[in-house]
Parts: sequence; C-alpha cells; structure tokens
Amino acid sequence: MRIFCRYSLQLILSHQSRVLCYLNSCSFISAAVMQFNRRWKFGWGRFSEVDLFTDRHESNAETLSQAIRAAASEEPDADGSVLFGQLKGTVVGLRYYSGVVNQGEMVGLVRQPQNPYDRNAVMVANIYGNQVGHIKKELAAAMAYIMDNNLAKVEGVVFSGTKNTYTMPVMLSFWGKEESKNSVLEQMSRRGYKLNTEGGKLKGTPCTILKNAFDNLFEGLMESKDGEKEAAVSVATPLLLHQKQALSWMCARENKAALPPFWEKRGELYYNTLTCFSAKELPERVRGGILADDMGLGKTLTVIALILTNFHKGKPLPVEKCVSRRVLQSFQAICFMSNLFSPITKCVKIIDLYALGAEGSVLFEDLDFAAALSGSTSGTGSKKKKTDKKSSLTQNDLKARTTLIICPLSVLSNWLDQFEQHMDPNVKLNVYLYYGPERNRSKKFLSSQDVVITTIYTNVLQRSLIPLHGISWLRVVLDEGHIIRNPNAQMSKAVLDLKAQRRWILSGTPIQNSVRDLWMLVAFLGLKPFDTREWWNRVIQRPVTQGDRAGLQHLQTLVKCITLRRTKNSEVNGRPLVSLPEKKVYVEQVELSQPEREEYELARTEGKNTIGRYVAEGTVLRNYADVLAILMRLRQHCCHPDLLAKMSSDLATPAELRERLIEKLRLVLASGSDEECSVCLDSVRLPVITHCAHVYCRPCIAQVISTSGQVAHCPLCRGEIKTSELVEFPQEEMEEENITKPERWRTSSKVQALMGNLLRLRSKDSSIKCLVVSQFTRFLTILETPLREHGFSFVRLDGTMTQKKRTQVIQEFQSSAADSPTIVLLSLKAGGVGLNLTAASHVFLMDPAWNPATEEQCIDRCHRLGQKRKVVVTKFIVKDSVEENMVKIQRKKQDLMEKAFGSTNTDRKTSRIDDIVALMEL
DNA sequence: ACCGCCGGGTGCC
DNA sequence: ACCGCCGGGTGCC
Repeated sequence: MRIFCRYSLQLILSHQSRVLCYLNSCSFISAAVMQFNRRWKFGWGRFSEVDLFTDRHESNAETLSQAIRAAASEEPDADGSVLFGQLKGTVVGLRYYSGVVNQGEMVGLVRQPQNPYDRNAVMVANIYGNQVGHIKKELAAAMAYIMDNNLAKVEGVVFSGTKNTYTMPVMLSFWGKEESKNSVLEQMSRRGYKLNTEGGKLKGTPCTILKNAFDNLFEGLMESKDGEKEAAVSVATPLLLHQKQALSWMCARENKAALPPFWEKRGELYYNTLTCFSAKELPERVRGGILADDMGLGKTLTVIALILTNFHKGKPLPVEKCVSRRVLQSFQAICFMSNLFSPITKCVKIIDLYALGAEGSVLFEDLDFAAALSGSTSGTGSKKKKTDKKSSLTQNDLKARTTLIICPLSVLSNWLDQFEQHMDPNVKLNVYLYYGPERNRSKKFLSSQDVVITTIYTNVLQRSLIPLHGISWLRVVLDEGHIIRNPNAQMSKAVLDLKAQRRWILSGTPIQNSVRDLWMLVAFLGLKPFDTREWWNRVIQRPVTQGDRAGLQHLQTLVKCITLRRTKNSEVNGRPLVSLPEKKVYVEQVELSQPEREEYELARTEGKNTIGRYVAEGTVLRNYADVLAILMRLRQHCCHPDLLAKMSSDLATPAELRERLIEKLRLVLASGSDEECSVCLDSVRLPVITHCAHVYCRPCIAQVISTSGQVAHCPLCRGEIKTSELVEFPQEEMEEENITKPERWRTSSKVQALMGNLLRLRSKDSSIKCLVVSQFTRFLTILETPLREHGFSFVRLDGTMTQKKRTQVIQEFQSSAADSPTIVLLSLKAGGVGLNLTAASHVFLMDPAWNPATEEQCIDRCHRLGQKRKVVVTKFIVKDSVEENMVKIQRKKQDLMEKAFGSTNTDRKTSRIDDIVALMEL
C-alpha cells in the first residue's frame, strides 16, 4: 500500500504539466487505491508522502484520497468527444499481474511515464485499477505522445483471447476533439499504425425521443418500492403512508445486501454487465441513495425517522431516557455482537452502560475508546476488504453512532425545528449544531453525538470540515444534494471525502441540467465503478450525450436503483400522496401611467437601437453586459422608476474600466435576478466578470483558464481572458446600496396594483397572510413605505440577512398571534429552497423571473404540506412591455433547460441571442 | 564461416 | 511461447 501510494503520487507529480496524462493516471489510481492485492514491482519512492503533497497542495492536512479524488474528478467531460478510429493492439506481460479480464471487458489505459524500462509505457488496467498488463512497446511509443498531449483519450476493450497466458489482443478506441483528429491519425500512421475510421459511427437517436426519455428518468420510481415500515417509538409524529414507504425503502437500502445495479452473480463470480468486469468479492454495495421527493412531502421527517429507526442491525437508535423493552433488546444484541468479535472489552462495557440507561456524558470519557471511535479508516484497508467480502459489518463499524447532516444554511434551522417537533419529548437525542466560530471540534465529542448538523457554505467549509473528516460516520445525509453538483468545487471534494457507512442525498430537483450533474451524486454514493470519472464517462455520460439508447437505458436503470421520487401529484392506490389545498394562479395586467409609459418607451427605443446594432454586427455576446443592462433597466421601469441606478459614464483608464465592470456586475447581481454561469449552467457563485464583461463563477472560469493552455478564451465571446483580469465584486459593496434612498417617496402603477389587492384582501379577511416577492431588493424597500402608511404589519426576508435573523423573522410570520405580521417581503432568491411560509396563502409575484422554476419554488414555500387554505398566486405583468415577452420566453426557456444536456454551447449561445431578439421585438 | 543452420535459453514495459 | 528472437556452437553428406 505504501509503495503504491508513493508510486501514484510520483506519477501525479511527474506529469503536472501534462494535463490529460495526469488526469488519466489519477482517475485510475483513485479506483486502484482501494485495491491491495496487487504486486507492485516498482519500489522507487524516495519522497515522503507529505513532501509530495505539499508540493501540489498548500494544505498538508489533506488526505491522500482527497488529492487522488480531486484529480480523478477533474477528468474532463467526454461530451464533445468524437471517435477518431479504432485499432487492434496487443496487451503483453499478462503473466506478471493478477488482474484478470473477461471477454468484452472494458479496460483503461494509463500512462506510466516513470516506468524504468520504457518511459512510453502504457499500463492496461481493469475497472478496479488492477493492472492486467502493458501495451506492446512500439504501440505504446505511438500512444504516449498522443496521451501526454491530450490529443486523444484512448479506451480499450478486450474482445478475445482473455485466457491467454502471455499476451492478448485489445481493441483501442481513440476519442477526442474534432480538431485533434487529423493530428492523431497522422501521429499514429507515422509510426505505422492505421486507425480504422469506419464502422465506428454511433447510430443517433432523434433528440426528442431522448429528451422525453430523459424527462421520464425520475418517473415511476415508486413501482416495486412498496412496503411500509413503522417508525421507532421515539418518533412522535405519525408518518403518512408515503413516508412509511420511504422509510421502508431507505431501511432496505441500508440493510439489505442486494447487488448494486449492473452486477449479477455468475457462478462463483460477481459480474458487471456493463463493463463485463468480474470479481470474486461481492462488490461493495451502496448503502443509501437519493431521496428525491418533491418539496413538502416530508423528506426531513422521513430522515429523522430513519435515524431513529434504523441503527445497526436494523434496530432502533438507542436513545436516552424512555428505555423501553424494545430498545433494551437492541442493546443486548449489540453487546452480544461485540463480545463475539471484539477483544476490546471496553466497548462492551460502554454499551452495557447505555443499556442501563446511564447518562450520556459519562459514556465516552475513555479516551482510548473515543480514539478508536473516531479513528480514521485509512490504513485499515485489509480489514475493510474482509468486511466487503463477508458483507457483514466489523465490530469497528458497529461503533459508528453519528449521523452527519450537511445542509445549506437556509434550512439549518428547519432541521433543528423538525427534530424538536417530531421527537418524543421524553427522549433525549444528542443533536449538535456544528456551526459558528465556537463550535466544538473534538472528534471524541462529535462522534458521541447522535446527530451532527452542519452547513456547507462558502470557503470556510474546507477548513471547518477537516475535523469532520477524521470521524467514521454512521451516516452522512446531504440535504439539497444538488449543491455539490459541480465536481470542481472545493466543497464537493470535501464532501466526497467524508467517511461514512451509509450515504443519502436529499433533493427536490435531482437532475437540473444534465447527466453531468448526476456523476457527483453517484460518486458521493460510492456506486462503483462510476465513482471513477472515466467509467462514468465511458459507460454513461458519453453514450447518453451522443444519443445512444442503451446508454440512456443504463442511466435509467442506475437512477431507478438508487432513487425514490414522488411528486406532489403522485398517487398511491389511486389516491394522492398528500392532499394540498387548491392553488390558483392569476396574471394581473398592469397599465403604466402616461408619464411612466413615456419614460419606458424612451428607454425601449434607445435600447432597441443599441441592441439592434449589436445583432446586426453579430456582437451581442461581446456586448452581453450592455445588453443585460438595457433589459434590466426596462424591467426596472416596469416596477418603479426609482429602481434605475445611475449609470457611470464611459471612460477607459484601468481603474475606471474596473469601476465600469463592477458596475455591470452589480447590475447583474444586485437586482437578485437569476444570472446563469455558462460554464456550470447554474446560478453564478462567487461571481467574477471578465474584461469582455461576461459573468462566471470564479471556480468555473478559473478551471477554463487553467485547462486552456497558453491563451484562454471567454466561453461566450471567445475574447482573450486572463486570471489577472477577472474582476470580483467588492465585498463591502454587496451590502451597501440601501443607503441612497428617497426623501420624497413616489408611487408606481405596480405599487398601486399591489396595494389595491392588499387592501381589498384585508377588508375581506384580516387573517390572510401574503408573500410579496420581487427580484429587486430595492423594490422591496420601496414597498415598505406604502405598507407602513396603510398600517400593515410586515417582515422582510432577503439574502443579506443572517441565519439568526431569518429564523426569527420566519417564526414571527408563522405565528398565529393576533399582532403577528401579515406580509413577508421576500426577495426571489432569498433562502433558496426549504423555507416554510405556510402561514401565507396569497402570493404576489411583482416581476417575472427569467427562470419560471424559481417562481415555482417561491410559490411552493407556502403551497406545501401544512397549508390549510386555498393558495392564490397573482403575477403582475406590465402590459405591452418586456415583461410580457419574458413570460412568453419562460415557456421556451423551460424547454431549453430540459434538453440542455443534449445541446451544445453554441445552441445555448444562439438561444440567448434569440431570447434577446424576442424580448426587444427586433 | 566476414556465412547458414541447428537447437537451447529465454520471454512485458 | 505448440511462438520469435538472441547468441553460441558448429560446419559436406
């Protein structure tokens, strides 16, 4: 193991400059690191592991697996790859390695630049990273250049002769970017290898069929998941039928020893039907999955029930107080187990104490035991392997007690509330909120908790998660799993590295944009072999993106196996899952007043001219920030004239350029509108603006720059970009802005429309509570004045508020007290999903959003479980304005989002331009 | 014979 | 490898 680590690290280091090779190697090694039965011939490793590490990573607290994982996850997407051709090659040296392969099995090819016999060496390995042999040296010499220079990715399939003792043939496929094709063919032919470019054509499937199939990926996931389970007695809230079903499914996923998808038993061997790999050992099953129920179906409650109901061996979690007969029995079962398998009698003693209902505080005083509890599993590989083989838990595994819940800040308080609400009050559950500067970081302490809740926010995360990495969790629950969609994000990497027996992802929106998003989820769940990027790309992602039906089918199978999803509209036995009150959506047209209309038309004509010019010149994307600014101004006109910020004049010194860029970035961000990053196709995080005025997430664009070699180009306009020229939004300014407000307040048509509605409602029924939603936080500020004037009691929720303040505000609003606020001024994106505002039954959407899903989410904050009244949604749309066009585009946009996984970057760019043309009626 | 031929030793990169 | 290749032994048939 040690030698292996050194070897792999050296491999990494020796090729830092050659990106593909480095990635290739690592993606394999990540899989290979789990393997210990290999006979490594290479004994060179003069450096210590730490030395090697600090060379590449600043922090030496990182673990080996973290680095390898990090590298593995950087394997580029295969989306745009084309097949250059195929070539029959030879694998030699079979007799020196233990790795075996089957007929038709996929193998990986890994460069071994440090091989002492041949620096061109190309290793052949199976999906677990076990070496099978080498590519014959002449061919390896031809391949090395191509692999090292990222000209092509080479993949192998062993098609015959697998029983050979010495050599066997392998079919090599060369994949890469179209522009590298000729160069690769030429390189190979120069060395006397002719790639067969025929017959490799994939039969394309019409996009529409694919799209529908993809839409249906999460449909029908209820089937064959029936069966119900009652929650443990410590859960006070009775579960609804569908929640019992979910609990039953989740327990089964945690306890049952079913084979993971695509594995079957063939004789003595376990066989992977996709890669044709087989192994003697039972493949490690995934204990966990994705709970992708719609919001409001009670995912939180279900997970709480799971935590309390399914401790080790399917027994309920032993909790303090209220020591029922049932709980005692489960303790004894554990004691019995421990006695059988463990020489550590301390463990038994401690569990005995638990069984007697002793105080929690005295239980973990023994330091040795605590250390054993929190002990890292790295280095215990052989033990782990034994576990897998027997498919039973080791005594060490049975010690894990704690469930770690990772959630966005916005739902943190919700978890605490829900625990409070759903627990039997006579039962003491140790729930620790791992948050804030004075959190308790002791491993001993943390691993003695029943539940640790933490947030996954910002850059603090990497540092703050480190104590969490030293702990062997019983279970890790990732709430809002799509927050780790971007595999390059630091927090995604940190999350992948947590050690846990069981892993769950909760998500209301499992696939937002593409297959790509799924990888991170699959990797988190540890679904082998797809936790290695190469295998995911080869077996799932590329086939699906290139329209291969089988690929899509595999994806569907995969998702079905690990996902439970019900929607608000799902039915069980012909009856709806939950009966939500009716929801009605009205659009109220707003007519602008004469002066407003004049101002609007002025701005529109001017904007139309400008944009028309860009369109004619074909420079829309180069001037994208300008275009956005124009659209933004028109949208602001529709709401209130005071929303329009003064534009800075056009100047060009560096400092002023910077100012202007910041100004543009401000326009995009400060309004709260939903700008998407063209790299990750998600809302921008850590926004930066390029000199060509396009906004991206900083990590995304940094990735683009670092992988583009000498000169990097803006993904949107192809203008040259440099890291040094990325402009960030100055932190102080994020909160500023609200100061400059008016001595003389004035109204607007939209304000009038809202106030009319609110007053009418109040006179009809003063107990009705409302959400007033806008993308413009300044509009919310403007609305405060008339609300106050008319004596409305209101609260405000926007992105700038601290968690504490937020919780307080929500509590105030949800209260049924007579003097409680009746209105929430809500910024569209504030808090993200999960907010519970069921006290409100009327929603006023002041301005249309680009993304209709955002609006839906907002409405769902009150139209969800717990809503007693009929929900009425009113959307204000200004007649004859950009807003009307936005509504039209919303539908089209929805379509585009759904099929985005199949579209190219060019498609997305043209769709943006089309949007803009349509908006401006050009 | 500065060759051919024979047969043993040997074998990934 | 039931091969190819290498290099030493050998030398009309």
